[in-house]
Amino acid sequence: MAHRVTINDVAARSGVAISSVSSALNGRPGVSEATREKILAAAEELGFVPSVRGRSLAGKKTFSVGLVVHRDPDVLELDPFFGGFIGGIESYIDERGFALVLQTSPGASEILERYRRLAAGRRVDGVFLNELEVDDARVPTVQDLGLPAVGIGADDAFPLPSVRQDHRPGIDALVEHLTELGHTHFAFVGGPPRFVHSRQRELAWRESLTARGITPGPVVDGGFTYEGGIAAANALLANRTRPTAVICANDLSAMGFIAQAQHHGFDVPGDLSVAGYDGIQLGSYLRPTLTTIQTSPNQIGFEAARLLLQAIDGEPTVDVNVPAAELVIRHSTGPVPSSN
Amino acid sequence: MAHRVTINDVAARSGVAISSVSSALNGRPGVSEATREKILAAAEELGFVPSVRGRSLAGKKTFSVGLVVHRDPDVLELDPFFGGFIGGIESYIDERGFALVLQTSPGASEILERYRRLAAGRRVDGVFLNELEVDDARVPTVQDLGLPAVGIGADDAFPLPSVRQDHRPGIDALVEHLTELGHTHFAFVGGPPRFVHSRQRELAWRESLTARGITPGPVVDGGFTYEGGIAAANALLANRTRPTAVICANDLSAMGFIAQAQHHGFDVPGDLSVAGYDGIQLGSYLRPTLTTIQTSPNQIGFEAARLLLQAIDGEPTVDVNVPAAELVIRHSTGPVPSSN
DNA sequence: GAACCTAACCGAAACGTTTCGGTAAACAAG
DNA sequence: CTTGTTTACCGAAACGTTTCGGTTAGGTTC
Repeated sequence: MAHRVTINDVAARSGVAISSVSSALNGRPGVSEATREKILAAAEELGFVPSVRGRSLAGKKTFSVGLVVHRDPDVLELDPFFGGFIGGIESYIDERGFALVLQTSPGASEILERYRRLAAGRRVDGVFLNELEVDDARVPTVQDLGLPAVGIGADDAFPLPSVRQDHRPGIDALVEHLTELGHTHFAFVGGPPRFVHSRQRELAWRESLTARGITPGPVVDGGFTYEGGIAAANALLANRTRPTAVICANDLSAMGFIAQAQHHGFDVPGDLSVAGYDGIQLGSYLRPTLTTIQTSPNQIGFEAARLLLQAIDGEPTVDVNVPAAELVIRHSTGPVPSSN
Repeated sequence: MAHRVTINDVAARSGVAISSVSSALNGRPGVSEATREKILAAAEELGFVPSVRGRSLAGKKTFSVGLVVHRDPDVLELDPFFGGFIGGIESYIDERGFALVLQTSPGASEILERYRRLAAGRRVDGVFLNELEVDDARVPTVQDLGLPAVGIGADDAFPLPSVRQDHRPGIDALVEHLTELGHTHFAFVGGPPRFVHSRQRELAWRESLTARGITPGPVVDGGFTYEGGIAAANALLANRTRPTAVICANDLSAMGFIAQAQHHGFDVPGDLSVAGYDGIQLGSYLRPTLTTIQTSPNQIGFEAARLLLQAIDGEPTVDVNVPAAELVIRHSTGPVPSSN
């Protein structure tokens, strides 16, 4: 295997000191235009690529950022968020020479330990905090460690830089859509209440209804899963005074809900309108196709990466709001059934 | 921010040289049991965590491995393979202090460049080569670079260490299942032929049929996508001599196929049996639930990681075959329709 | 008790960068 | 011509480990 070309080789080749090579390559002042070009030429000829190892030791940076995804059984398989999110992160950090270090955590209990380990060995320069929980334990942890971090979808009082996508306009538009179709009996299939975004979505639903003078109906936890959607359908459709419009906190639970509703003999949207949240591609493949609220994981990832790199560089950051999630009307919602 | 505790602090605290600390912590000989314990205690008290930066420079290793996933629009979102695969990788490398560096590549053309970059800065110690293509350009690339690599699902003649999961038993069982149901007209919805696994699955289908004296029917490219499955259904069901049993190279195209078949008024499995390949969780949520062949991405990831770390350590490797993918009979396959 | 061996431990170099203080040269100001 | 200032460049330290040759102390052997 060919000897790796180092900064010394470039220095020797261009007849200058390595410090000058470093300055030239990093666009720092203190080197004349003539020698800069000479150095760049030498580096080019030798095919010099700076060693991430060397520069991370010297520069106190690892040039990588971390993301911990808690993998219950198959989050990565079924959670559509991560794909786009990771893609968005990549598209920003790549050009800046950063890499994404991904860790999976088997259970909620290990997740803190994962962050600790990433931070302790200074394996990453910063981390993303996704799926924030209420009073999330990761926040004090990264603060203690002095590890730059960016929160995703945080509440207003969040103490770290964060990226948000407003859910209220989408949910409000959805509620408006449904009320225009005549619906007055609304239910909500939420996510686990420990998650901030579970609460946010439910709150938006509640506020949107009360603002229209409609009393919010029952709320059940669908756990963001298909099975949770099934259970929610069982719970909500047993009563005689069942809702005619059901809004689910994510698409997956909406899918389970619809399937189970159909299993019980209900027609969607004939007897019952159901909507999801996320906008996963699969929603357009279902029968009926899924009315949902389209989020922008890609954009969120991009902005989060931008913020995180700013924070790492010690620059001040200002929280960003990506354009609000938008309502996508498809065929799982329709007119309220005539009360017969 | 508290001063980072280094190996020097541990050495000072336990009154020995840093070299002894290094030896003690890495379980190397040359240090008595007594001092080893003293050192371990000191390290524990100080909360010492070796800096990945330092050790990677000195040890000529970065303690990370790379995976490039080509992200067309939303591979990560819809391709169920990666979730389990990444999980499997993690569960092995984590304990060994390795991390996974994930890169996404917008298009097929950039993917080589991505591997080059990972290798050039020696950002990773080795890479996984997934979704192998026929005459894959990555193979000579990593060989030139001297970068350890492990192939996933390679053909027999593959020149690098590799992990395989035999598809033949599953496909053969599926064909047997269908022939027992009376089917004799088989079609295949394949993947892009440039992928090794596309060819493998089609070949297995072909061999299984001919072994039973059945002439393989038409083959169309479903591109591993939902839309491809739709197109395949349009192509295969237009003819009057349509197949009664369709095997798709993955679940997603099978889903598209079924949806479109239903759209054309066919009952699945009444008029037509359709099976997929992969075993994604979603398959059990469909109506009808999807007969498929269950693969083990998690196990493949685990074994691939094991092999890769062996290769990185310069140990000899022996290719591994994880247990073959297994047939899962659900409700998208049924008796051949009585020829009326 | 001299000669030898071995285990335990130490010191310093090495890895490939960045950074910083310093020096020499060129130039301007007086 | 002296003094001061700037610019270009150099040399060496620093980052936190691993590794390796060397030294010491303790124990064997004869």
